[in-house]
Amino acid sequence: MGGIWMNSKKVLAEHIAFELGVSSSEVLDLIEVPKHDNLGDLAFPCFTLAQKLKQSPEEIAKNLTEKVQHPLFEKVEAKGPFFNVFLNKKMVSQEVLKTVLGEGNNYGSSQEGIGQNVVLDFSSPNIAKPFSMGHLRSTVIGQSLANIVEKMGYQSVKINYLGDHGTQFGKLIYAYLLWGDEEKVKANPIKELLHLYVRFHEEAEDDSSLDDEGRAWFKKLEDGDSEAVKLWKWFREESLKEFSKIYDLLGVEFDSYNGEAFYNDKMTKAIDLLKENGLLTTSEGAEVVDLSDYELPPSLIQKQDGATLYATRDLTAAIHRQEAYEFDQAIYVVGHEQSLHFNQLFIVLEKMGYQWAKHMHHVPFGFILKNGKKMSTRKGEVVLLEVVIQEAIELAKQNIDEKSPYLEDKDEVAKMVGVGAIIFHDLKNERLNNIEFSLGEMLRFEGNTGPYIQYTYARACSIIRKAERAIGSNVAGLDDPYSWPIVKQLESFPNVIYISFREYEPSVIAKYLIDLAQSFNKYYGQVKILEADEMIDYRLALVKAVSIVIKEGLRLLGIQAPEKM
RNA sequence: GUCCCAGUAGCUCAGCAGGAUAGAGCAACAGCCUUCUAAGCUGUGGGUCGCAGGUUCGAAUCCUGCCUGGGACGCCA
Repeated sequence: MGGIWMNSKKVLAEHIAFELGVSSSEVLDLIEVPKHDNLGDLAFPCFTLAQKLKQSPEEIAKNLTEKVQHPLFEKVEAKGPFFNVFLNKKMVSQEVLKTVLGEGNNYGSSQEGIGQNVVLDFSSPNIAKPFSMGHLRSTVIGQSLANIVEKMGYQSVKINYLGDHGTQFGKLIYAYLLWGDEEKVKANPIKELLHLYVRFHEEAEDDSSLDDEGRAWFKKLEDGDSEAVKLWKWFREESLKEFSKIYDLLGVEFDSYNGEAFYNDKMTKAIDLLKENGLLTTSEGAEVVDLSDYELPPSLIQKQDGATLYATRDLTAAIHRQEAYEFDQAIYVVGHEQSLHFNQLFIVLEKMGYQWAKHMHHVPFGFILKNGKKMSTRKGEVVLLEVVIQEAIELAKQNIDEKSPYLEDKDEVAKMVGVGAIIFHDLKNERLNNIEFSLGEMLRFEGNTGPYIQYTYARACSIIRKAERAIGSNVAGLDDPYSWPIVKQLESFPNVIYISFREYEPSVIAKYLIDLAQSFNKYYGQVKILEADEMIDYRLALVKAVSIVIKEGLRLLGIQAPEKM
């Protein structure tokens, strides 16, 4: 990672090191960014070297101000024990703006992952159930991580590991046979199937024979009973149709829809491998992999009755994916309640001798709560995502009608803004935080929201349109106090992307965009950008650079940026 | 009982491989649209950073204990 900033840091470190007679790498590690803008751009705290040099930190800082000089440094000053440096705004901003405008959309891209594959397992809704808010989280986080990973040069493989297998399908099939109506299901598949599912659980509370029948139908399904399979296929197909509506709205596409059922006939191979490695032991009638040497509970592979479990399935899937994609990294975007499961899974794979298991990561996220508690599908306490999205789009439309009645493509823009609000709301906070479900919060368009960022972008685009001149051919530096924070933020974009990649944390980018938009809106409010003076080209270069970075940042989050709104 | 995660402004959250005056947004109040999109900007009020110890020149940030909330802990996924 180069850039003028790093360069300035190095120059500063070398100067300080020379004056103090210590190594420059030692100094470089200590240089930091001051907490407040009025304290400068780079700071060197003198505490640590005080003992070594037998001088007080204050003295060291003061001495440095007399000695350190360089064209890159506009001003240096001692503030107590800190040696603070103000960078040459013109030089730095010119360099940064040239870089951003020169690289365009590629600004912040990296070659780090070139030639390597990353498999991302995300979204993974359950067939015949509504697309829940929890699945929304997995979907938008996964999609964003895929974008980020690609920005880092990797090839992404997006897998939707559909929940299309399990006892619940036996129950659902039986419920359908008892009370189902083909026409109703065709007209409104998810809603109707959920209705059957909820009814089944209600009635099963009084009549336990229903559970037995459900299990029996699941067994039939596994054994390939034609009626069971036919119904299962139908449910799956109708569900996928419904899901694809949501994926279209969110702009998400997958490379594979291989769900749990896909691995049904592949599990014996995995079990045989476990046996060959001598990893399976019998415990209370079940086959398990003992993990006590890792201080973890055993991983259950086969039930007493010989049936397989999700660990078996995930194991099989991991091996299959490694064979199919030869991934260099695998990411599972799954709720944090499954942390133990993934810990176990990765360790079992390692015990099987797979070195690649070290490059598998569970990326957990918090719940979406209702009244402080997890929402339950069984009780029918679901908020339908599609309804929420439609509502957001509708609200965006109202805003447009009110604020820009002459806008072309109103519906298209309303969609971008409504969907943007929903996605941004989900991505702006740390993944692991639980979120209390609040429609009001999701539909907010002011303050720290997606539409606020989009609005900032639209403002920038509007200025660029009105300028009616080529931008980028004439770029010198800016040195006013309002553009400076923007320049510094633009400079940090590549590093922000890198951190979000390292932490698998899209919120890092979301927060960055809020900060950038805030600085830009302050600038916009204070500086007349289109004033026809000798600096206009430089200001326009700044506006253009901001628009490039906001658009690209939003793209990494999976959000579109309208040029007018 | 064991393990994991969280506790910062009235609310939602930043800040946490230690650093200088703990920051945004929402809500409240007061301003700013004959000039680049007011989905914006400016200002005011609002804090024992869960509690108690410890490490350090320095702790919201690291360590220990406790309290509170959430989650996981073998035949669900």
